[in-house]
Amino acid sequence: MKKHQVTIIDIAKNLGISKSTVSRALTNNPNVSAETRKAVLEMAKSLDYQPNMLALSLIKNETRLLGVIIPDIQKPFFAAIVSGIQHAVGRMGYRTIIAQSDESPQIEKENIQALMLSRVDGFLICHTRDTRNFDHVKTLYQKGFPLVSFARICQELPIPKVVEDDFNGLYTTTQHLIETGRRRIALLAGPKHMRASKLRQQGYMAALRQNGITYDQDLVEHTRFLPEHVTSAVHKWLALPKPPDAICTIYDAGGIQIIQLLKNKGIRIPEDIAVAGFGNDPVASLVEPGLTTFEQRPYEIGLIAGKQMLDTLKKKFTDMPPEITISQGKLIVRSST
Amino acid sequence: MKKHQVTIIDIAKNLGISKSTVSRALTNNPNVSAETRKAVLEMAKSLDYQPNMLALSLIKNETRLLGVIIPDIQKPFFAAIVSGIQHAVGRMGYRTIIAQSDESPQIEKENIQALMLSRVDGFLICHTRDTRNFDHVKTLYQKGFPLVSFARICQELPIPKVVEDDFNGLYTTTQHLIETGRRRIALLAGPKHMRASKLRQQGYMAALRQNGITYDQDLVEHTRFLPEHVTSAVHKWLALPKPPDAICTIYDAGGIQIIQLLKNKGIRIPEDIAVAGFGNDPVASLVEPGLTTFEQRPYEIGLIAGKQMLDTLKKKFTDMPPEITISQGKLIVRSST
DNA sequence: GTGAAAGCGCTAACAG
DNA sequence: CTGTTAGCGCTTTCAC
Repeated sequence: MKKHQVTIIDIAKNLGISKSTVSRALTNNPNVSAETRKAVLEMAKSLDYQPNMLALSLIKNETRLLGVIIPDIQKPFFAAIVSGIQHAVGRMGYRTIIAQSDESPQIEKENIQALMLSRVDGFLICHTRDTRNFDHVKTLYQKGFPLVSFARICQELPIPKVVEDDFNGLYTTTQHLIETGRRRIALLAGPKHMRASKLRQQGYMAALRQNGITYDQDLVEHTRFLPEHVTSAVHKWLALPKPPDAICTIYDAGGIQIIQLLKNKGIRIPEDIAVAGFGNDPVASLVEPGLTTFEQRPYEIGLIAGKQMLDTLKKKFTDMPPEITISQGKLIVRSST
Repeated sequence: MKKHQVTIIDIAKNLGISKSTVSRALTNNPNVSAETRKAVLEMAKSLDYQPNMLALSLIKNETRLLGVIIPDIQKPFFAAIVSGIQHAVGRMGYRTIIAQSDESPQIEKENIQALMLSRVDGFLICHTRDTRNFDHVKTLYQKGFPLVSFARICQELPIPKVVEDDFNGLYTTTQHLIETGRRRIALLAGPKHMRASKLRQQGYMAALRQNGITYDQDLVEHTRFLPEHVTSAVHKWLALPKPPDAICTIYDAGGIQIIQLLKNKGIRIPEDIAVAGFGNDPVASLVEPGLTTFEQRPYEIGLIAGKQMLDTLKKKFTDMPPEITISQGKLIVRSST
C-alpha cells in the first residue's frame, strides 16, 4: 500500500525551521541563506522528498496536462500525430492524456467533459467522422481553454487549425492519372459533410475540369470509411456499362482494400484499372502492387499542432488571428498507376 | 483567457448558506434537507458549476490517472495494447497518460519520474529493448505504486505481468517449418538479454532438438530490431556455404523486411527460402507473399493488463501472489512458407 | 440539518 | 533572511 508521503513540513520539522523557508529553498527563491538552502536540500534528498504536483496545480491553476482527443490510436495516421504532439509539447514539460472516441461523437463529448474536469491546460482535438455538432467544443472555447483543431477540424471557432493538403492532394493525384492516359476516373470519397472529403473531391473535380473531362456522378461514391462501403462501391463501378479505368480514393486503407478486391477478381493493376490512395500509410509501400499515393506526414502535423498549442498557451492574452496551417504533401508514384 | 471558475463558494453565497452544506448536497450526503439539496442543484446548474478534480485529488490523494509507459506508440503492437488498456480502465473512470520512451532507457526513467510527481494512481510499463537496470521501477514499487508490467517485463519484482506466447510461438513456427520440409532454419532474434527474445529462441531450439536437427550457431543472429541489423544478418546467411532454406524471425517487421530483401535479390519465397514472423502485424497479410506468423492479440494484452491494474488498485492491501499471464496465440500460415 | 473550522501540500503576501 | 498568515477548492470532523 501507499506509504506516507514526505512533505515540506517533514523537512521543516526535522530542521526546526518553518515550511515557508523550506519552500523557498526548494524553489530557488533568493531570499534564503546559503547554509539553510544547503541543509534543506540535503534533508530533502535524505528523506527522498517528492513535491506534490497536485498541490502545485491547485495553486497555480495549471496542470501541465494536455488533452488529446482522437478517434482511434490504432490508425497509423493518428498514432503518428500523437507522437508528433508529444514530442512537440514534451520538451516544454507538458504531458498528454490521450482519449479515444472510437469514432463516436457521444464518446468524444464525454471524453472532453471528463478531461475538462481534470483541468487539463488545453485540448488538441480531431473529431470523429460523424461529428457535426460542435457545442461541446464551443463550451470549451467560452470557458477559455486553449484549443487546437487538427485533421478533422472544427471550422466554427477562431482557433488554430492544422490540416492536410486536401485539395491539392486529390488535384495532383487525379492530374497524374489523367497524364498516364486515364479518362474514366472513379473517386472513393468520405462522408458528404466532412470538410476534408469535400475539399479532396473538389481537387479531383478541378483536375477533371481542367482537362476537359466531364464529371460523371456515377463514378463518385461516398463512404464512412468502412470496408463494406468500399466493397459495394467497387461492385457498383464494375457493373457499370463503362467501368472506370482508374480509381482514386481519399484514404490509403480504401485504396489498399480496392487493390485486394480487384486482384481477387483477376483484374490487372494498373493495366485494367489504376488505383491511387491518399496519405502514404506505412502499408502503402508494402502491398503488391505498391500504392501510388499522396504523401502526408502525420508526425509533422502533430509537431505543428503541438507548437500551435504551446503558442496558444503562452500568449494567452493576445488575440492574433488564428490561422489554418496546411501540411504540405507530395505525390508518390508506385506501380499501382 | 481563462475565466473565473465557479466554485461551491459561489453557490453558497448565492444561496446564503455555507459551503459545507453545498458540498454535502453535491456529494449526495444524506444530511441535507430535500429543499436545500434541490436549491443547490439548481443553482449549480444555472451557474454551470464544474467540480475541481484537482482539489478532490489533493484530498483523496488519488488522481484517477494511470501512467502508461511504452517505447513507441507508432508501432501497431503498442498502439493496440494502449487501446486495450484504455478500454479496460476507462469504464472504471480511469484516464491514461501515455508516455513514449523512444526506446531510450534514460527517457523511460525520466517519464516515470515525471508521472510519479504528477501523482498518477499506478503504472503500466513496457520497457525499452535496452532496459537492463530496473531501479526506477523498484523505487516505484517501494513507494507503493500499483504496477503492471507487460510485453517487455521486469522480472525482478512481484507484480502482475502480461506477456506474449513467446516460447510456444517460436516452437510452433519452427515445427511448422520443419514439417514443410525445411532443415536449415535460420533465426533472427532480438537482444541477447531480452527475456522475450531468449524464450522465443528457446522455443526455436526445442523444436529443432525434438526433430533431431542440430543447432547451428551460424544460423542465429541477434538484432536490436533495427533495419540495418536485419540486412547484415540476411547477407551473412546468404554468403554461407550452405545458406538457410527458411528464416524465422521473432518479430513481423523483421520478417517483412526479409521478404523485401529476398525478393529484390530474385530469391523465390517460399520455394528457395521460406520466411516466418511473429505477432501478426496488420501488414503481415498485405505483403506479397503473405507472411506466415504466430498471431498475438495485443489489444487483448492491453485489456488484460488494464484489468490487472484495476485489481491491483482495488485490493490494495492483500498480497496474493502476483501472476504472469500468457496471452495465447496461434500460427497463421500464409504463402511465405 | 447546518455552520464553523481544520486540513490536503504548497506558494505567496506580509511582517519583522 | 525567516516566520506567520492566508488561500487554492473541496471534504470532513466537530459542534450546535
